[in-house]
Amino acid sequence: MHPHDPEVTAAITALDLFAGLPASALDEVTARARVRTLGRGARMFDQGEPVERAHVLLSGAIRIAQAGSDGGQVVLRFIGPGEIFGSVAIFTDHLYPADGIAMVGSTEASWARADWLDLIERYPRIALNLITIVGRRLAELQDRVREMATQRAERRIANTLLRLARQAGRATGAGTEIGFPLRRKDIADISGTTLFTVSRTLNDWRRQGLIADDRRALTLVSMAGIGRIALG
Amino acid sequence: MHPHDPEVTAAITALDLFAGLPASALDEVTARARVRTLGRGARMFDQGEPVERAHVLLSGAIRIAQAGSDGGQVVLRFIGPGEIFGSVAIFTDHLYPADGIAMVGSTEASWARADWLDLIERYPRIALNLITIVGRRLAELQDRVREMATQRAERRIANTLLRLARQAGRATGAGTEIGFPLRRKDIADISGTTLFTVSRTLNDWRRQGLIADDRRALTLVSMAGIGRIALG
DNA sequence: GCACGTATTTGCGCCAGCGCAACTTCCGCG
DNA sequence: CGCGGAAGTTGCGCTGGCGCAAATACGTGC
Repeated sequence: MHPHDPEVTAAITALDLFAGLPASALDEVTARARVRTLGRGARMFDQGEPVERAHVLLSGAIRIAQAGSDGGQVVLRFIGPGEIFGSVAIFTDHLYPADGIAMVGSTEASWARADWLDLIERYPRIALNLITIVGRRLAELQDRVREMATQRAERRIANTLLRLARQAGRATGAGTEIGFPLRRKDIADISGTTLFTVSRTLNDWRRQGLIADDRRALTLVSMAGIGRIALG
Repeated sequence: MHPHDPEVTAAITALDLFAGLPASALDEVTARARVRTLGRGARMFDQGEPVERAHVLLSGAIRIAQAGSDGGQVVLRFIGPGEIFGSVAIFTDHLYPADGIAMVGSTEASWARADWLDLIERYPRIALNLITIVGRRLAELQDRVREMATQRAERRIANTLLRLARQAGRATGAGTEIGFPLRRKDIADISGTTLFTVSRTLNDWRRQGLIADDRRALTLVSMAGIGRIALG
């Protein structure tokens, strides 16, 4: 893919990040983008590496996972199409705070740091959009911190699924399908529990008909039912 | 206190948020600020209330605490002098995500939403500073999420104290004193454990000479010792 | 179609740390 | 200086869910 493909141009133009920009600015943004496609399992960037580019996902899915100096690792977020990722550290300590790994074949657009700062300076609207996006993620993380401090594993898993459905849900005949290729381990790492507990919990829910799980996609059959568990 | 007090002007001028602004802009910022002082226990704002102003703390200490629809509550952050608070939601859902409560007598400056947006538009540097500040808090929350998912209570408490020391530490003869009037419950609510566990843990550490605790302030006698616990 | 590696399921044992209650200490206030 | 209420301490019992291991199911590449 190339920045000037009409598909790519359309995708970049539609991003929340560039909402409210004039067409001329969008042209410029598109012209400076680098577009590349990576296969399943490829690393977009590694934790600790200097941040040289700002990234946006055009298609596919990325797992953002942070490892501690001890072994422990957490999934901070899954990134779906249209979302920005690995770009905030440009303004702080200039190091990626986590690994970014393609969960399926994925296409990203990215901008070199200098281009990025230059674009923001000339179109401050981008900065405001960025504050909005980062502010939402901050609020989401605050919710997660509260959940992890006060709720039992089952409720955290329910809240996680609801969040994922909101972020990347697609309505199908059977219910709301989550558009990420999730393993039990992924769900555990983002809900702050173990894959064993996730496995047991999800099996219970499948038996109760709350979810369907054909191993290539997870479908929330009854959002209301899951929501009831999330509330206690 | 009044916006035009030289003390207040100096405090506002020194804020990270307004770093890099020309003197004329700082004058304008100061002129539009509202300054007020609240007593211990007073509420700066309540969770769920619409956000009408952007806030900065000039002196004192604020506890930012979020309550879930169930009973559970967490302290999201303590705010010290010079820090911005309760201002990000202006860009997202316009509702305070948490309560802001004065832990001691405190003075804040604030700006009406319209003034605030107008200032940012005319001085985009403020937006960049804000992204930096919010980005740092995002990284800090990510660390907390990882800790809560992977570490035992003792290590989380150690990490919490180190974070507080970094944020509001003051070197004294006896070590690093944390500049917040912390109760056991506060430490528990921010480390995601109970006040009982905090009490036991802190007593152990006091016996080992790692901390000193005269009930009006907590002093880390040996940051290195606490750091060793934080690392496992 | 087969074989191997990866993901998932399920059983069992165990303990960190939470919940609660009773008691003590301390601080602020009059 | 004394009183009342808030904060802190400590003991005890209990359990959610983590750790590990073994068996099984899946799916991917050859």
